[in-house]
Amino acid sequence: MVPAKMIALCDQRSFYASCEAVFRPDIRDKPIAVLSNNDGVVVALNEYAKAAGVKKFEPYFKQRELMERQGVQVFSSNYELIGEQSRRIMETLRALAPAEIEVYSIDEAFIDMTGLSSDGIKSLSRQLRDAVWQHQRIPMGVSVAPTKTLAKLGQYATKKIPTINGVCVLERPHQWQWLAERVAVEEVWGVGRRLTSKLNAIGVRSAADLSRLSEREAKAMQGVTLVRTVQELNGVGCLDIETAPPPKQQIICSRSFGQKITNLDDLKEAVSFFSCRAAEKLRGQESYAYRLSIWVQTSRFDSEPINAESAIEIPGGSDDSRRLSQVAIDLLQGMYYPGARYAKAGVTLNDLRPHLGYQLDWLEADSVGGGSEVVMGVMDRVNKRFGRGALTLGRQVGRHNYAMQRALKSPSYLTRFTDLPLIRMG
DNA sequence: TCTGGGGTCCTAGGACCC
DNA sequence: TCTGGGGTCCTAGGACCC
Repeated sequence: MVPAKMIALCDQRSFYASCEAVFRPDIRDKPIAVLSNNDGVVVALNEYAKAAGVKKFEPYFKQRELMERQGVQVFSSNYELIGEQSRRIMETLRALAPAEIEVYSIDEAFIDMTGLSSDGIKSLSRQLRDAVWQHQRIPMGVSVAPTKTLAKLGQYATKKIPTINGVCVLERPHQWQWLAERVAVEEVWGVGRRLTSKLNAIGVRSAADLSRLSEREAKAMQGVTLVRTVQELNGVGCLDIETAPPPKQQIICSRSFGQKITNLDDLKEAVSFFSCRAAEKLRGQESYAYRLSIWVQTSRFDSEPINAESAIEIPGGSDDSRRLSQVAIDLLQGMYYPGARYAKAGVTLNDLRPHLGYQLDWLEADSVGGGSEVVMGVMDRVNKRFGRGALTLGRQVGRHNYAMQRALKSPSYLTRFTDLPLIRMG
């Protein structure tokens, strides 16, 4: 008997690294590592690179020598490439899925398989895996279980047990319990480093141990989130498929700079860019922000790091890039220390309220309205059609000293005519 | 003069994810 | 030269008020 609910998780293997191998068949059997923004830390590794001893989330400069010695192929983050690969993979999944899918992250999607027979689930899972390989040449694991957390657990099996060929279906309690006994608690979705050490201290070492934790203990240790995790490990669903993700309660845009910034103009340019990106996301979910905060910081490894933050109300709310950018720049004026070497800045939008049912503030002439919707609508459409950044505020035109370093970026094979891969015949 | 419970709002920091 | 990601949510605890 198949459980009442069955949720599939499709997870692209070593996604960033796999993407780099698609157009480079010559490196498919070599170690590959992909770096974060500004080539700061390693964020993705294929199996060969893991075997060579490269560590995820460790700084690149500390591992560079090891990587060179081991012949690791290193790449900067290529968002143009992986973003397009991701979009195409999700299209492939959508075409085969029985219902609308939940795109959970750039390389993961949940698919509701409720109602299918046991054989139906298995054959669809294999079909999804094969289609993504055939269309996009990205290896993918598919795990299916009654809850999202168990589906996540199933991914562990698709990675570690070669004989199941990347497909794991957990239908019965004894199946997920067998797996849970063999998976360390830190592998469980929602259990991070801090929680792991707390759990280990009371003798909880495996996912199965965690599933036996009482509600009271779970609540005391990590609040409602851990209670949910424990229930989900026992096959009781607490997290539904979200085909239309709920609007965000907070929107952040921040970046580390490609080089240290020491003058106010460059900082303004960066902060203006961050506010506009945040405003774009805000319009994407059809909300207004009633509060904006910005922060600027020097390197946290400095002997006396600076970390300044400041927030302000937006009377009447706004989703207008021009207004939010101006507010952010005004805030920045009072926070800037001449002589500091700024390494990073960010903008956060808070107190977000949906367009529908908002309270119009008739005392605030420049809040919502006044042609703002029209201008922002044009801006968004132009940028959608011609690419992000095609139409920006004058404020953002400058030296771009904050732009990130991507010294080892591969070509944008899928999104630029000049970068199309060439195949030489004969 | 000092003490108390209980509610709301806000924020900094913790913790997690990819 | 000198390097160190980005984004979201939750909650404990403080401030304030009745």
